[in-house]
Amino acid sequence: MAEDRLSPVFSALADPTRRAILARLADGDATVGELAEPFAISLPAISRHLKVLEHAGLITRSRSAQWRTSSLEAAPLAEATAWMERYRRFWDANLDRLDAHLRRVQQAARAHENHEGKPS
Amino acid sequence: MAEDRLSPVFSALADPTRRAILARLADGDATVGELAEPFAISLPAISRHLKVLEHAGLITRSRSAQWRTSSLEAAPLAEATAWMERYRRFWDANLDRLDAHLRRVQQAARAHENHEGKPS
DNA sequence: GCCGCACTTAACCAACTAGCTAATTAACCG
DNA sequence: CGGTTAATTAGCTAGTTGGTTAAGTGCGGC
Repeated sequence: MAEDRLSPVFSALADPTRRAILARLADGDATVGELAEPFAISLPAISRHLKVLEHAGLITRSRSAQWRTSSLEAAPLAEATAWMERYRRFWDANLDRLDAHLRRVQQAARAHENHEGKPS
Repeated sequence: MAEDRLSPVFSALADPTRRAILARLADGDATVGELAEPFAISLPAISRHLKVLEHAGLITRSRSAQWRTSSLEAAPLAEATAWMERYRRFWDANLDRLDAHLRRVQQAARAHENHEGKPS
């Protein structure tokens, strides 16, 4: 699982501070100081959150004089949603009954091919 | 951030084993043993992955005799995608130029209201 | 009633994470 | 050059994660 690009993305999104940073960057690029301002945590902490986001491919960074500006990079989010899309049918109300039906059929098929007395 | 329902979901999805378990459950309910079978890790390890998924609301569990069956629960995935949807415009090719334009405008506005010599 | 199966809990370990303060790098400004 | 500003790196701590093996629980079958 070394070439797994999805895990760092979900892992990055698991932190509320990092999600807030992404939300802020959706309004435009920002420096580390600007990004840190709304939070009650130290600058080094923000700096490392940014490193996590960069490693996940969710931001790119550039320097100009003594300022490092971060830019939102949404491509990994597209991959992440693509993965989740496979489950959309499980929460789409219109397909709920069809879905439940299909799952029951598939389970019956599995239970049939290896009938070991396992529960339905 | 105690009442944050999104973080446990993203955190659960950050592990490839857990994503594989969800993928398996999309084909129908399964017992712990069935879920463990494709992996080279111990049963207790699977058991704890399931606990993480359950805590995130991504599965529900029921017992029947000595078997515990897990069922996929996709509602939290709907919440997670809803959060990501806010960024769809950033990767949708058709909107890329409009988007870049809007961000530039917003940045210009910010730079104007507090002109401290910060970079564009 | 106790044997075995399916699974969980307990106890432990190594690696990682998120936070801190202090020190360092890098660039501009006077 | 020396000081200030912006940010990173270093070194620490505490808590979490993901794995292990060994022991415990709960149920059905002989």
